[in-house]
Amino acid sequence: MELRHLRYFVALAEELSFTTAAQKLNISQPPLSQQIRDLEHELKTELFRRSSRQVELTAAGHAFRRHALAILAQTRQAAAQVRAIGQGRAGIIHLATTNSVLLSGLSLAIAEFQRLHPDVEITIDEMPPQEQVAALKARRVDICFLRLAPDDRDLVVRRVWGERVGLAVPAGHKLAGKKATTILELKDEDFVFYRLRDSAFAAHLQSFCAQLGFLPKIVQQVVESMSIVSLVSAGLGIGFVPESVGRQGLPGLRYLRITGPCPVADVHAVTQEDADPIIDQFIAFATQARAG
Amino acid sequence: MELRHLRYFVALAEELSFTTAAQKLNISQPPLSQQIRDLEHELKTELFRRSSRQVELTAAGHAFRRHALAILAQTRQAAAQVRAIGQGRAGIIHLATTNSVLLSGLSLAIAEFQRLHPDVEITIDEMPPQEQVAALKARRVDICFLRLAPDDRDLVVRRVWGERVGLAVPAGHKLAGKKATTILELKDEDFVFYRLRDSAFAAHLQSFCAQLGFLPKIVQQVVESMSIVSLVSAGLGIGFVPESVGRQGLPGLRYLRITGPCPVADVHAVTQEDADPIIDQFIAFATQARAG
DNA sequence: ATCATCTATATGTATGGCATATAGATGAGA
DNA sequence: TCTCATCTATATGCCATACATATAGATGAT
Repeated sequence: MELRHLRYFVALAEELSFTTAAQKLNISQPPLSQQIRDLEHELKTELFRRSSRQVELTAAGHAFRRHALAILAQTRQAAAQVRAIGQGRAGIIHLATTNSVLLSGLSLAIAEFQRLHPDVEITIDEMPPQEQVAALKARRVDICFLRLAPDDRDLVVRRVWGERVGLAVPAGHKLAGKKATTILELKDEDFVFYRLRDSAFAAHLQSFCAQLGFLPKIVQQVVESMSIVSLVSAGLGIGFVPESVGRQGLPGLRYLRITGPCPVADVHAVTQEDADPIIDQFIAFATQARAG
Repeated sequence: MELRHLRYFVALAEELSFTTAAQKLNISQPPLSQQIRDLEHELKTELFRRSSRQVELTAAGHAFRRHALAILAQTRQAAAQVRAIGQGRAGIIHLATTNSVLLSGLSLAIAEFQRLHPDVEITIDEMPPQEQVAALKARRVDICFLRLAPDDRDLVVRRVWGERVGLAVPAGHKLAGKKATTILELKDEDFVFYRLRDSAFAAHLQSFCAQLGFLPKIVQQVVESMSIVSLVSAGLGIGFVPESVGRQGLPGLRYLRITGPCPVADVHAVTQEDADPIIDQFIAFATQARAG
């Protein structure tokens, strides 16, 4: 049995005439008779009572009609859904990211995307950058959003948006009154830092300072950006943070721009090479959403 | 798209290998690749990620797999149900009959048949014989069970079982003490009769008496057998009834067999010529159920 | 580096679905 | 009642396409 048989059967069941049903199907009448005969033969059951004057469904035909309609409807639905997924209009996105990237605009992009594409489900897993890459390679997630991208030939890295790095200082700090500062002014400060063991971004910040001639004095290492601002506001030291994080405005916290040489905190999307269309769709959207 | 594509797709989705899936499908590998390619082309969507080492489902593929399995399952189910209907193992029987035929064994046959064929639904419409035939011709019912069959070339009449006619008399009647009587002894009695206007059976009884040389004196005409026994037990007269009805044993009622010439009350099943298999199935069952 | 193994492509073949032509059946109308 | 119109079934030939065979290309294993 093939879907052709069902299509022909349904047409005939609607028209109750081989001639007109065949016309509707854009075939001639004999092959329609043939196919219906084959179908009945396979089912070992008459589906139509026919004379040269009248065609009508048997009881078995009535039952089969219901099934056939359901099957054809489901095939249409299946095709539509698959096409939607193929075009990135539907699907599931498992994304992994960090708190700080969410804060710096990803949350907004996700919300906007879901409003435009209600058939797309998005799950968010917050996890440290290294775990993100591991989860990506194990295909537990589809996209990572990272500050600094891993160097892996199997993965595709796309810069999604750029962001300046600024400085978080406690309210009582000597720099607290200023609007901006330079990196070199900070060479004797105590720093709350991203944990060097986990974070490529931390290493990036450190090496940036090193290129300018000093090694920041790190008094505390944490994982999350919010932990940095929390500790800074408590007075433990100062900290590099992405602009969007520093602007959050916790009580007891001041944010300073950095003038002159300044590390960047670009956000990158990382995916497998063979990502589904919906994934690329989302990345493209996130990129332009923040730009616009 | 054809069911072939779905079958091939499902096999490949299970095996995740073109080679082994093709073996399972009893085709060679190239046509499998071809058909999958065609399917993907029609859906405008990749369903599998493939290398020469690895085949895996895409997100769209996963979605399509669920649909494909459902569609194929429903196809099997549709075929099974239609075959069941075709073989008379399932379906709906709308039957029309009279109270007296139900009493004379049809109820038992129906109950037994439904126990053997739980997938068969049976509806019973009690109505006068003439209406039965009209309903049958209008296809509102599938079978009529009648005492005396209509003479209609378009209808199929089958004798289902035979039954003697006996005599119902009131308890106080002069015949009440006897076990049996002959027709000719009744020529001066008052009769409660089936309504001649409706009932071919009534006409049959009347003409039977006429052949023996008398016309029964009819004091009352009713439609239902139970009405006859009710009126007889009330003392209005005596009445011809099928044996199964007379044997019911109402208070104030006696049943007498008729010796010598005796009208018969055969029960016939009447159907359209093109009745569904389940109908013939049921008639055959009813015939032999009462015989055995 | 070679081989084994898997999928993709190329090409020929044959099954079967389709069209054309026609027979057979049946109801309508003269 | 006969003829005609109309519908389905059958017969026959053609062609599309699903399949097999052969082979190329790719990739991981030894």
